[in-house]
Order: sequence, then C-alpha cells, then structure tokens
Amino acid sequence: MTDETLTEDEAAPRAAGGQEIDLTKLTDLIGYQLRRAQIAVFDDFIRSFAPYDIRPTQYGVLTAIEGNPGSSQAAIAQSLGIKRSNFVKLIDEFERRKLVVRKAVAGDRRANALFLTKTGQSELAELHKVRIAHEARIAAAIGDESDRRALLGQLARLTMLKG
Amino acid sequence: MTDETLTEDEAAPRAAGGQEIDLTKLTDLIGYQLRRAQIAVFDDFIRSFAPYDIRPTQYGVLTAIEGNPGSSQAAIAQSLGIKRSNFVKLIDEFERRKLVVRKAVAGDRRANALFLTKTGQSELAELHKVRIAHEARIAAAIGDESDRRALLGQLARLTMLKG
DNA sequence: TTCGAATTGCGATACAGCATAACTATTCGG
DNA sequence: CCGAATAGTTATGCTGTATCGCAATTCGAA
Repeated sequence: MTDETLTEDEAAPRAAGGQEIDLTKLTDLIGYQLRRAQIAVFDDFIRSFAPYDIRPTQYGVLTAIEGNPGSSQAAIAQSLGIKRSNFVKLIDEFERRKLVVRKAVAGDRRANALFLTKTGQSELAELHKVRIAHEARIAAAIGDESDRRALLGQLARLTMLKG
Repeated sequence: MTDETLTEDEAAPRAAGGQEIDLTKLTDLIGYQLRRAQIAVFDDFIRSFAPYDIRPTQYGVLTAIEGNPGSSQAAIAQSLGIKRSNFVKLIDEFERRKLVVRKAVAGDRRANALFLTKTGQSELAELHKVRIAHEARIAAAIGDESDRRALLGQLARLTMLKG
C-alpha cells in the first residue's frame, strides 16, 4: 500500500498479461486441480478468519484441543501432522493470547496437558460459527449433501495413498 | 541420517505418541481433507519425479511451455499463478540444465519468448510417462473413469470460488 | 508526437511453513 | 540400575511465496 500506481498483478484482474495460455494438459491432472482447489478454499477460509487473526492450522489445533482436552502436546501435534518442535510456538502464541493453558500431567512430569481457557472456549465457539458460514459457501459450490459426502470420501481415499 | 538412535517421529510409524485423538470435527471439513489429500498426492508425485530432479511446479512450467511455445515469461507465469519475480530463477535453472531457452520476441524487446530445447522436449516426454504412471495410481484410488471425471469437476468448481 | 502510465524481466529482501539436529529433564524396560 | 526412549524446547536452514523497487521498453491519450 506504499505504491501509488498499483502496477502489480492484482491490479489487473483478468484481461491483462498475455494471450490465452492453454493448460489442458495440466487441468486434467488430479494433483494440479487438487492444489488449485485447496488454494481457493484456503483463501476463502483465511479471508473469513482474518478478523479473528486465526489461520487454518490454528483453527485445527484449537479444535483438536477442544475435542481432546488434557492431551499432551506430542499427541495433538502428531495427530495433526505437525512436528513437536514447530508446535511449541503455536502453543506459546495461544498462551500469550490466553486461549490455551499448559498444565502439568499427574504421572508424567515431562508432558504438558493442553486445555482451552474459558476465553478460548468462547472464542472458539465464535470461530465455529465462521467455519459454518465458510463451509456453507463451499457446499454451495459442490452441490447437495450427497455430493459433499462423495467428495469427502474421495479425498479421504486419496489421503490413504501415503498410509 | 546422521543420528544413530533414530528417535524421531518417522521411526515410530503409528503406534507411538499418545492415546487416540479424535479429529472428527476436522475430518468433516472439506478444506481439511482437501489439504491432506493434496499433500498425499503431491508426496506420490514428488517421489515419482525425484530421480529426474523435477518438482511439481517445474513439471507444470515445462508442460505449459510445451503447449504454448513462444509465450512470454509473464504469460506463462501468470497462467500458473506464479509471480514474475519468482519465475525468473525457475527459468534460469531450466536454461542452466539446457531444457528451456529464452529467445527475443519480434515486436517487443522487453519480453522473452520461451521454448523447450530438443533436450527439453525429449526429457519432458520421459516425464510424461512418469506422470501417466503416477496418475494411474491416483485413478486406482478413486474408482473408475467416471469417478475421476466427477472428482475433477468438483475440484474445478471449488477453484471457481476465488474467480 | 510527446509524455505519463503501464508492462517486462530482474534483483533484493522478508517472512511463513516445514524439516533436522541437538539438548535437558524425565520415564520406561530389561 | 542403566541404557534407550519420550516430551518439550531451542536453534537453524531450506523452500515457497509475497513485496518493493528498478531499468528498459512499449502503450495510450492528449
């Protein structure tokens, strides 16, 4: 926002650039379309949650803690595919914001049990509402509930590729 | 590979960590499943192309040039959603490897026209074979051809969210 | 035709996401 | 009891992507 003339790409929505580029070879690739779709959906998600200063990963962590209160950092992190080392500052940030607390575990002095604070619970309740609205937008794009279920099933099947 | 004791996450495939973590709230989210599926598919893709030292983005760029020879850097970059500034070293690398050449454009001395070299063409032909095998693996996971078409359609619909 | 605006390619950064290595404190297993 | 494994942490690097600015060139409207 420092530049007056807005010469950047964003300033030229569609028409600019060059002549038509044919990407049919790529648009037939599941991986390519998967990536584009993921970016688009995340873009909508990020935009929706921007006022709350929450990113998709953060929403996932909070939701995981909500559904599994008292679980250790390692357990939550692993379930979400996040490295323990990178998980630390995520939780640091949540504690700074008073959304999450680390508590001592009874039988294990190494582990931290994670809990949502009262603030965290009410804040997350708000976030869930935003998620509902976001998900409704997605649903509208893909058809009815059976279409949505079918898509979720296909995506889960693709995820199994690595397992 | 420097560490002898392999204490890391990868060493404990599934059983380790903690108790079961319930993520049903998340697994019902299109965005979440989309991301997981994209990671899994890209993982297969990257693994398949590793012997050729080619990453998904690079395959996309080469394929775009193949289908649109003589197009400018800006045109190709924009069509793939890559910033012009970041596109430069991508092409630098391809020129270093003798896969792509930048040529002068007749009517515009600012622009570079991109072409595959002979080497680039035959190399890409090899890559296409690898892609076919990769895509076959994906297809096997999602069902028959009509399922594949349906999935591509849904993903394209999701991509439209931003447009 | 002339001049400001826009475009092209390029370089220099900045920053987030993700991975690895190494350390301490603690717990577990034989 | 003691070596191996685990939990949390810190430091660090790599990669992808976004931002800013610049020089050369082209475009467009007065």
